[in-house]
Amino acid sequence: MTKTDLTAPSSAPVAAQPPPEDADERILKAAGKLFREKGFAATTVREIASAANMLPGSLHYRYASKDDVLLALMNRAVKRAMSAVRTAIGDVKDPVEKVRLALRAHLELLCNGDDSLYVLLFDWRSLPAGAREGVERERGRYESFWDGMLYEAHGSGRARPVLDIELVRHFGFGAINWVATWYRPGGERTPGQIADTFFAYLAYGLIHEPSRPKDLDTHFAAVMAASLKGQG
Amino acid sequence: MTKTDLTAPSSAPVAAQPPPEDADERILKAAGKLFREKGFAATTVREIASAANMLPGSLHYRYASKDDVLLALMNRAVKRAMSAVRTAIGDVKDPVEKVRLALRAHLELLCNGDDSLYVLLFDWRSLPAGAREGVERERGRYESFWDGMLYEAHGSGRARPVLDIELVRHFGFGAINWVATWYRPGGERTPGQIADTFFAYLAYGLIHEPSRPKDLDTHFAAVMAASLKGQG
DNA sequence: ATCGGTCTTGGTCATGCGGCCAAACCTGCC
DNA sequence: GGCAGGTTTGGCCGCATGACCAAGACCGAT
Repeated sequence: MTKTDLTAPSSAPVAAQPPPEDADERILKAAGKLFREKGFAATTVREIASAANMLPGSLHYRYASKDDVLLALMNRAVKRAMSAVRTAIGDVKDPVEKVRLALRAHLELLCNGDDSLYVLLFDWRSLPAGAREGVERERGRYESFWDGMLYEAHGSGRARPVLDIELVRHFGFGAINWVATWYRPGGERTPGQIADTFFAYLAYGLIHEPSRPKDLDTHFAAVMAASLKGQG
Repeated sequence: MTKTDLTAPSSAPVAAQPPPEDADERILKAAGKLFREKGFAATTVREIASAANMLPGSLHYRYASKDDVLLALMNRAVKRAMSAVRTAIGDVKDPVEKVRLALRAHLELLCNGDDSLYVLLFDWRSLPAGAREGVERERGRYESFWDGMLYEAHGSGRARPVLDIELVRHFGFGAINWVATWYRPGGERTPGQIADTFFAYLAYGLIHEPSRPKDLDTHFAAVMAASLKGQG
């Protein structure tokens, strides 16, 4: 497979003509794809190297261990997610609209972007215990960033008065992140459309207005009271 | 570790006094726990055997391969989920209430029950290609069962007229299943409370009534139209 | 008391893994 | 045009893995 590549650029003799710093990128991209498809533990260093078009030794030169590759990939995922969301909301002021745009950006990155975000979310267990703390901190910052947006939206007065922001974040993240388990590119819905639909579900609910209890604020307060501390 | 077990029952010489059919159960239980904690590929047959209090050879007697253990575990997960939900709804007639109870049952099994459901949901990639079809069929039946409940609830007239049932299921499953990634037993919310809160979010939405657009049915129809076929 | 079949034991085997390295290589700088 | 470093090469090593099995222990039936 490595030697029979007839589509290689003309008479390339042996090695080292692709751009130098691109090698790291190739490794992470290949690793992301493989980790996503088969999981971290089921992927071998040789496979990553081969997919990145290099020999195992070369990979070892950049990353001392397989764990290091995963670590770098996850850190990159947080960085990209954060920056994608920041870019998406731009200078929009409406705090509810910001949440919608952020949701779109997150889902689009997860579905169309590279695989690092998927690996961050779904291969969490593979991270060696020692490295977990660092990634956890970065991931925590991303989640706090979301909490900030949600607090803002909540503070705007347009959300229900009684809400548990952390639970809301978990709820939304779950719905959105789970898309990665069933979404297939080329389906009849784009990630942006899925995100908008989910946002509408989240914002307005699935029960038809005529069929709702009269005082939903009271209803929510009751449910939330049962949900906080104490088993009722 | 195997030989220094001083707490063994008195003078037990070598083998074979635990109940006979319990061995399978011990294997699946141990495997579920380990697969959940470390993932399928990162778990060794020896670890499973040791956790099930037997030697690797004994495990091999019951299951020809590690894949077989995973397969049995996953099939059991679908069976248990289906039966847990069926039991939970009992003979309740209200189709919306049925969904709430089903949600509770699913989440309680995922959080408090054995680990097989978690493995089914999160270690999907580890299933060998050959065995995938069978599990997929069973899992599909569970999902169809949910779709049936959702259709019923939708047909009752209490849900919004324009909804994509499959998308709704994905949405709810995502929110609920994701709980398994952050829930820790002994926290301040029980699975049942989380499920009820999530159901309230889902049913009634997070935006406060006074701040909603006037005609939400039209709003939803527009979002859904954009979400089905065509990129708009 | 003995027997037959079910189940467990404790170890072996080939395979493929992650980690590693010394030598060759290429490229830009003096 | 030669030199110094960063980079790649291709293969090696010790080890843990999944799969497997022959021998024996146990138990209920006779």
